[in-house]
Amino acid sequence: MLDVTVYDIAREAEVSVSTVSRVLNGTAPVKASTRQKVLALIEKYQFQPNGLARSLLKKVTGTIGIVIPDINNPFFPEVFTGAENALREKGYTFFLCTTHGNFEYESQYLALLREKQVDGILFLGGRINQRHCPPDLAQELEDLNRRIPIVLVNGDLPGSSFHRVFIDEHRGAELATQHLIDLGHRHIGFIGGEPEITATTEKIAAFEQTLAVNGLSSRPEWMLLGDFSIGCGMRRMEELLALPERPTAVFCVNDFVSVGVIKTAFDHGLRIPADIAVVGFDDTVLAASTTPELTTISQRSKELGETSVRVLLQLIQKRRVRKHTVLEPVLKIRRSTVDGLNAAAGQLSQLSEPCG
Amino acid sequence: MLDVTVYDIAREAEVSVSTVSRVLNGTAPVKASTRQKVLALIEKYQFQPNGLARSLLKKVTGTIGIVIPDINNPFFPEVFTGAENALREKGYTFFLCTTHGNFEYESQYLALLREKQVDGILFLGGRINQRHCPPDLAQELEDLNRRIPIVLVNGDLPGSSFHRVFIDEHRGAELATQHLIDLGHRHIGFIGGEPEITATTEKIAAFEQTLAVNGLSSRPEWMLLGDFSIGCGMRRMEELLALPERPTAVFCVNDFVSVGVIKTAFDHGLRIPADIAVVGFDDTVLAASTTPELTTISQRSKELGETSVRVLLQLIQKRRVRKHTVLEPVLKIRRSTVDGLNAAAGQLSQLSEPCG
DNA sequence: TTGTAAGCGTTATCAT
DNA sequence: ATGATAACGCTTACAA
Repeated sequence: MLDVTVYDIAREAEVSVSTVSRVLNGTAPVKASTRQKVLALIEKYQFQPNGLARSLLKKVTGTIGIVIPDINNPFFPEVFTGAENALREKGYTFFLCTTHGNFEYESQYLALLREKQVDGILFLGGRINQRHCPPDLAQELEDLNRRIPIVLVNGDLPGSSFHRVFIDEHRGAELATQHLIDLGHRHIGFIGGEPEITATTEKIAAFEQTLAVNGLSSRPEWMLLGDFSIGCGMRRMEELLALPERPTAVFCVNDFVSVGVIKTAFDHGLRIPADIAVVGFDDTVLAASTTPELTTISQRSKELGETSVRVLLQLIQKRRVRKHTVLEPVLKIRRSTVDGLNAAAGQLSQLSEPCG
Repeated sequence: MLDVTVYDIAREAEVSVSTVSRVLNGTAPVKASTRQKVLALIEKYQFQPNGLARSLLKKVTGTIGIVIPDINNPFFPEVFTGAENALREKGYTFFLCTTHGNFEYESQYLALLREKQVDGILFLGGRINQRHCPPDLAQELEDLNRRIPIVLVNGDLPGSSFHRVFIDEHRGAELATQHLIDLGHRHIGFIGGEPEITATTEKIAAFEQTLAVNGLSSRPEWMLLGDFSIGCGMRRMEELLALPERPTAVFCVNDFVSVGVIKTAFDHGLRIPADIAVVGFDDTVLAASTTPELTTISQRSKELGETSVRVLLQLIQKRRVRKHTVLEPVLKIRRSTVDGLNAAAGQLSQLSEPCG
């Protein structure tokens, strides 16, 4: 009752297994009457062909691995959503592997994904955002890519030839910085981000370059790195506020850090943006949760996921795809930089849907 | 080079495939010299056994399906994290299926998970939170449970005998309500939640019961349902504030709704908690992101994930497990209900880790 | 239109 | 300690 196979169906229908297989896959004409007989039995036993056996034969599993560093950062679930939306109707299914940026976990999961014979892999974070990725880890991924199609999302590996899909982070940081400058700010700080991660260094480079283009420059004591957490934003903001001279605006490495910055500013009785303006990065749901809402750079996370998985699909089907796909970031202006902005006029349309 | 099998290894090592299998699995003694020879070839070709073939034979895939309604609600990633942490070292891998509460997607994914021969399924949201689940959908899950171990997380199906792991939501809502009453509130509203979802009705029942126990009662015009989004919180709060009489506190169905409520209160120049106190539910990262931080009920999401997956593992190993595992919710008091609370004294220890 | 048999890449059961 | 060989459950030539 529990483990029905094509043989069981075939026997009871008094046909051969090939016939059962044919009605299952519509791969060749079957007499209507026998088809009915088989179909009835499939229904009766709720028969479902074993995907392992099929995949073993066809060398295709309809399965994709997604490797991400942190599922608790809302950015990644959004990317996942985009990926899933793009491939849902094709019947693909996803192994979600979260690595916490731990290289060991990454390697472990990559091996597991290979063993499970995934058709392709989307790789985010971890070693591909490292300023100096250990050569053996880069090599590991290269080797794997010779067997399984891999798309690097928002990352890169030096001297490699992976297919990549990414947001132009440099441009994003430029947009953020220029926005603050356009608002009249001349003294701007930078908060958050691990110094060995390219997501940090890219932004800093663009930040300083944009300042320079506008005849301004950064101040070392206002460059307060750390990590990508709320707690980091809080702590660094405390430090910033303790300085004899303060900037009038800060650009944060991501939305999480921005939340911490806003929180601490509030605790010190500062008004945002009047006393200090704040810009974030990612445009996650957190940006819509703060008071005031956060001006930030959208990474178009869902589109990023969709696009990445489409590229991967092309690769799986051995079609030609361009190596690099770049998405343009978008500046989302909200009330953490522009006072008196009409809430309804903000880019919060997502929040304006009817609710039951 | 790309598709090496045990046969290839065996041939080149001049041994039989069984010997290769033996060194692979350590399932029987092998002469040291031949083991070395085989190992060298495995290394040389970076051979990795095909999991499909192995699973086909062993009838175990080391794979678990997790069905959730919405990965963009931080609660679910937290549950996922707990599940993954508990099973990572055992080499399990997870199919993440997000259904958007769409019953069709649910059925589709359930079929796929069966086809992929997952060892077990964690089911959250959707049909198991329905006040009136369509019988055929309940039946579908029951049927599947006869073939694959399933654990219902934070949900139930009437007249069924699934294994379940859940938070005592009734108790949670009671804690929240009593907290407000203890603070002196006598006029309390309820905001958010779809009326056909048990996550809503359970809370409302506990809310009204707790009011009654304290000699209070709810007011129909202050019971403003809807859905579980920020936008809903915003809109319902607008409506509430437009009433001639307002409550002094509101209990929201979840953190998302709370965020909207706080946002709108702020826009109306109200101070929280002085003018209106707010309590949420879930204790997601959003609760730590609002200003002021949100008093909320912790569902102990990570533990929930861990526990669920442990129960599932017992089921997979055909061990006896108690049918129901209940977790006690925890009230997290923050500044959206208690003014002047020292931030450092709050339950935000998670934010206080050093940051590089 | 249908059946037979080989093969997918393993592991397990026998022998030897 | 090692080797043949039969499964596992399916699809697909090739025959009939």
